[in-house]
Amino acid sequence: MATLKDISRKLSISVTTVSRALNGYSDVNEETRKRIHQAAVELNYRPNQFARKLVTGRSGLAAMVLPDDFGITTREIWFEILAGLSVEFAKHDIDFVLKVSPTDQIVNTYQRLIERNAMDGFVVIAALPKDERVSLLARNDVPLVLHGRSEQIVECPVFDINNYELMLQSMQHLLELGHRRIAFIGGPANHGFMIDRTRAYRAALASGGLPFNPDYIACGERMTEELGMVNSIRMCSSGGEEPTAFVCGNTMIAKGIYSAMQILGRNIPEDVSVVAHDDALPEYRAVDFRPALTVTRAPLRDSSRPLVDLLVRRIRGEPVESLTEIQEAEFLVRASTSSIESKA
Amino acid sequence: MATLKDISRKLSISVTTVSRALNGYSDVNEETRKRIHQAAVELNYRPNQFARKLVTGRSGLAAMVLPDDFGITTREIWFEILAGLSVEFAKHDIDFVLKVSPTDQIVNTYQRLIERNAMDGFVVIAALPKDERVSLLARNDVPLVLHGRSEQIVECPVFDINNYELMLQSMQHLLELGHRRIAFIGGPANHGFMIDRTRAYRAALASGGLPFNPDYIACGERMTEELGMVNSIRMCSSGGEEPTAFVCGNTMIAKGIYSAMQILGRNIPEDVSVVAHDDALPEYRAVDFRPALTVTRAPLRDSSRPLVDLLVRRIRGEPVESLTEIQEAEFLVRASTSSIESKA
DNA sequence: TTATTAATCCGAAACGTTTCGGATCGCCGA
DNA sequence: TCGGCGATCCGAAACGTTTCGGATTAATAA
Repeated sequence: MATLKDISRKLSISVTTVSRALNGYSDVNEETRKRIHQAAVELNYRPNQFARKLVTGRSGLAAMVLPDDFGITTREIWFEILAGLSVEFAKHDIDFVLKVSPTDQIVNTYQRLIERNAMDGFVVIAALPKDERVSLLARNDVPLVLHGRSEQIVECPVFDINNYELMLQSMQHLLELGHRRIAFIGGPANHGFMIDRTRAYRAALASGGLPFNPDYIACGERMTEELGMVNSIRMCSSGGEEPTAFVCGNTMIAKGIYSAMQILGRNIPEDVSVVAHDDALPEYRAVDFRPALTVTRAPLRDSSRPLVDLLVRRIRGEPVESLTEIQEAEFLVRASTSSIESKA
Repeated sequence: MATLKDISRKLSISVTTVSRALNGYSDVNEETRKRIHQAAVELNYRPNQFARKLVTGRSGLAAMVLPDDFGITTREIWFEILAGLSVEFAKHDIDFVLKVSPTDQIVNTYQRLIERNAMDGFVVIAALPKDERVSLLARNDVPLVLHGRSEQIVECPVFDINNYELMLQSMQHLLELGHRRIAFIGGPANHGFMIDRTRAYRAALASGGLPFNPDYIACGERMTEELGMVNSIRMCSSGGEEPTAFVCGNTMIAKGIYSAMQILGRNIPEDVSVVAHDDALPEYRAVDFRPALTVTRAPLRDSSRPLVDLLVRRIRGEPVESLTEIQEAEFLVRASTSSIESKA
């Protein structure tokens, strides 16, 4: 592997000048710059990243650690996130390293990575209220960006969608349509986004003068079709007061509800209205639902850019206070919701 | 960040000895080693990877570049591969970096990565007969491991499953059961594994004294349920001689055929037999098919270890000739295949 | 007593960059 | 003639390790 010194020797020019020529400094003659470039090509010169990193300080590496059982979500979704991050990091000349770890070893994995001290920063997805990963990184003063707000008082950049607001929107929509028995089928109860959505759900009920009925809310570790199917069937066959509308944590849950309603012989939206939050995965396109699904929409892909930007700015040393970004969801009314009157 | 020099100063011990103590060399007194370790802890010392890498040469980084449209396969499968690789590389203390690139920019992305010279090696999946990525890497003398044999005469380690043999097994099984009109619904025609399987398909037909009927073979860029469904329906409603058995490139295709047969009112295995190759993705478990699916089986997860091992050995400088590994598939007869007699 | 050896330790070079602080030289205006 | 300036170039230090080739000391063997 050719080095600066090789070029320097070959041309009888100092290493300094070679370096400066190759890095485009202005204090080198155009003629010599040409010769240097030519020699660089001839010798197949490639700068040694590590020598460079040694003097400039940063590694140009950022990482994400994820559980080998996929945690709260599916392979597709993880892949969507990974792909987005990789692309965005590349724009900043940062290599994105992926660590997959047994779920019960996650914290150890972080620990080792921190010790090895080779990453400029981390992105942490799906914050828990008290997140051990976050406190570990923060304690060691390693830059991280958090997807999802955490209750911890921790100094780190945060990106999130406005979970409270989007739930409020869905609820207000349903309330305005006259629904009074609205169920919520969400995700894992301990996660930040579920806490926010549940708060908004209850606040909306209260503002509509409606009681909170614990039978109308369902949580589950995995936000899958099955979750939607099982719980909506349960709620609709309890014999008592059945919900006239469902709010779903994502479109897969909604898909499960669609299947359930078909089995039960209920029509959407005549008998039940369905609203969901839409992460905009190509596999579950809300517009392709029959009837097309009313959603709050915040594409997962759109979160990569802000996440990476925030982390990069943190790494560059910007004050953390300025590094919070909350994205609003779109609200798209389609055919899966209708006025309660149409039922009467 | 504390350095060796800091510890050295604090203890009035040379940098050399500090380094050797921390790295477990035997020529340092137990007592001083203790003091050094203690000081290291107190100062929160972490070795600088880049300084280390600078002198030892290698980066401890390996990469994979994949197309943002997922190429021949799905998000789940890519994730499965990624996760496996990440875990296996970690065992060798190598960080796995993921690059996602627009499909038409793949070669450029490789080019840039090679120039940057920061990766110890690459893993290249789904080899084409003439693969530009492979020749580019090989030309630049960058270690790579190939998944799937390539027709190129290129000096690089290769891991593959024995595609020829597994197709032969499926075919022999069907021939022994008396099938004479056997269709093959596979994947992208230009890929190495399809070429091998097609060769075996034709060889098996020939050995059974059967003609090759081009109507009985279907290729497709994406090996999805849809591919299986569309093609099996087409083949079974051409009016002429319908196939009595299908060999599928993977279990998703088989799933599509199952649906198609249901639609057409055909029974498996009474009317048609189905065999597939099974990559053993948790989402499409062949044992859960009704009837359970007869397969050749070679779990995708099992390919990570050999791939990584081969690459690591290549990086270490082992001669390439010794670095080829061909894995045989299991053959599991289940309920989706039966003798042609039972039909008569 | 002297040579040998084992146990410890260390100086200095090397890895390949970047960068600070000049040095050199020709030319121009005064 | 001279100070100054712009255009070019360069020496040397620094980044934080690892490692080669000894040096020192005390104990042991001859």
